[in-house]
Amino acid sequence: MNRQAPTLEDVAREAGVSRATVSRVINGVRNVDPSIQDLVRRAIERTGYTPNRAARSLVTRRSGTIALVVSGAGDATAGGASAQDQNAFTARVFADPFFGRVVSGVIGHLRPRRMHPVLMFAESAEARAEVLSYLRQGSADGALVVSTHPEDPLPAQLAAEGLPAVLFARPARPVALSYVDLDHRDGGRQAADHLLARGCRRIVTVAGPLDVRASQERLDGFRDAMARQGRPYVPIAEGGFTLASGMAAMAGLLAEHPDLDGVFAANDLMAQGICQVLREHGRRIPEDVAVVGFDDSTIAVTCSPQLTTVRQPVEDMAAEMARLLEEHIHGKRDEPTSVVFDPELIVRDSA
Amino acid sequence: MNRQAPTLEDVAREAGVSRATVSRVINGVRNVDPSIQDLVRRAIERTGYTPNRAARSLVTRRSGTIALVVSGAGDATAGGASAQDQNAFTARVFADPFFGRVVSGVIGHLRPRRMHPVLMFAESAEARAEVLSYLRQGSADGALVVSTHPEDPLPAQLAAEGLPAVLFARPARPVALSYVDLDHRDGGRQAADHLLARGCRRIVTVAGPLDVRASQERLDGFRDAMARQGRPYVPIAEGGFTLASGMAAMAGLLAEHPDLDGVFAANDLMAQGICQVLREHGRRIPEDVAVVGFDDSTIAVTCSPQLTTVRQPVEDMAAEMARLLEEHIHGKRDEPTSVVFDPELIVRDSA
DNA sequence: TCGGCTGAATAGAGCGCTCTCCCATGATCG
DNA sequence: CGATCATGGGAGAGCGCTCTATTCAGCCGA
Repeated sequence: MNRQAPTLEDVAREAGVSRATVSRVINGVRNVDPSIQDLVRRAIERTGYTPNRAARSLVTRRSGTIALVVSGAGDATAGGASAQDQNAFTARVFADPFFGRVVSGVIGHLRPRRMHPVLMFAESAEARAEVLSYLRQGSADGALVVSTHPEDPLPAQLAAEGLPAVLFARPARPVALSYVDLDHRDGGRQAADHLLARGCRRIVTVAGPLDVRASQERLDGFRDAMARQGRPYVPIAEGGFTLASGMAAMAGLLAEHPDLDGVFAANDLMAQGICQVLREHGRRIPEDVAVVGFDDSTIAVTCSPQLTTVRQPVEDMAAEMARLLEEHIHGKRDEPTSVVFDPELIVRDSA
Repeated sequence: MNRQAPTLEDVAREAGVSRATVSRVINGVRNVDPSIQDLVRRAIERTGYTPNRAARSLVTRRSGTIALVVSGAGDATAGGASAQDQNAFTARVFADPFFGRVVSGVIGHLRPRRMHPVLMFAESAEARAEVLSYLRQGSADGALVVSTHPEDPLPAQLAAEGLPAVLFARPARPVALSYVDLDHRDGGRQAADHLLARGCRRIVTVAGPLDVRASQERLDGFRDAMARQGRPYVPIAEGGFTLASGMAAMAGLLAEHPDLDGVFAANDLMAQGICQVLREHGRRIPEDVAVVGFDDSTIAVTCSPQLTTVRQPVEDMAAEMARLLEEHIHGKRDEPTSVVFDPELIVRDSA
């Protein structure tokens, strides 16, 4: 921006009308004579005018920006997060295709509205304070929060300050914020039913971190369904939703139960690791061992064999988050609400 | 924000000083009597004041936001990008750990400066126009651009409008913008030297898309080094930087050259695919075949065996981009410049 | 013919900040 | 001891926009 950018005033002068009229044409409010509209539009064209967002925000009290926050539970300790902590956190977040799908869904909803997401990582107390301050300043109109830890204090802080926010997944302890979620129990059930229907008899499961509610519910749903079909006991290993943890868990299960013929993994990333370990041990998939994943992330199809998995419609869920947030921001919705999506079993090659 | 947020005026009244003085304390400009500083700070505390970003931007002409743009070459055709296109593009971007590292490096630099990145995908002409308009509006002070395609018109458009921007990697055709890059040729050279020093004699390479300059240069450097050591001919297969393309390329090479004993892959993702294929064909790594990757992304260590790879210091490069952009924005630097980083061979288990 | 009405355009008051002047005070020095 | 000067604080003019209140035509009916 070398030369001064043209302002409303400039356009008004060029068109021979008042500032207010130009503003009305731009925002399409009230009646403006069509011939004058044309005049104004041509003047805008000629001057190359673009409205100044800051000036507009100042009066409308709306920024057209929302914060997309990935938060952890991070140190209450002072001293600030090191760059390494931040790098590690970021790497972990991006390692799972899940986050990319969230971004995609959010952008899909925001884009037609010409809104944009600001990416924020809130892995430390300091970073969390920055998120809060950012919203208070009015730099963003609200927050979409993906918590990676049940003890994450951010949701409660947002609620306490009355800042518009929507969560991905029901928080561990009740908070007066809207959220979208998945019926994880039903997903677990579907996985169990599929493995049993396939004829698997010695089924094991690699669960997610059990302090994460979603993991626990996937497991509960899975076990309930198994029990209902007369299989009260299922060997279980706890993983950390990472590839490496999936491999380790599988190696352990395989050592104790060499005759297993079916595995339910709490996410696709672990399922991928599981497949690798199984193959290293000479098991064919799905002939010797059937594997069902969870998420239907991109790796489900890039993985070999392609994963049979319980689909979590993350993009749709993320878009719904954005939609709810918009309602809260515009005051169309006061009370927190929740939207729960249904999982769907996608049958491919691994089971 | 139920109740009206307190303004500078409120704080000033509370502290019994003028608005200007409060502003001075907050921004730390000029000398303010320490006792008055204290007075003001306490008043800020009491009122819970947070400066309004829009109002500040309006006068400083700075938003404290920068656009982090991932752009493609996308359709010049009208009709708008479909949600599916956007989803696919986003998925592709997130599939490679590379992008996460860029984000991490950028945030690492911005965070201490209390600046924040707005994530934008510019995969279509329409989306590109939105990026331009966003910058013109002053919603962001500048752009960090990661182009995924040599024909991407965005850099030239940014340069033409005089909008501050810094690119990741030298653009295919000259553009008056600063960029950071890697000495890809030297990276290729290091890979060749390492494989030869290991004693490999039948070496092949899986290159990246050859219309991408970085791929071409990695390949050139690799071939030059091989030639210099008396090996003018190296079988080559072209991949697309994806896991699947790496697997396909390797399968092809293996069919034609079953006795190969060394592979240089143009990135780690393909190297991972290559390792999978090699193992499926009963080759031990590194005993039978040595594999060298490129990037040193997170998969280099999560992969099994851990990858020997040419490290590209993406986080540092991204931070440098942010630094350069800052200089351009603050007018500390007028002429475009370039910063080229040196790759480094990281020896692990695969070669 | 004229008051009352309606629809279209304008005037101008802010939104909450920053920053340039300007002034008061007290220290400094010839 | 009065002129000079640094020092710290205040007044107030905008930044570019939106939006309310207002004016001004033009038209209708009585």
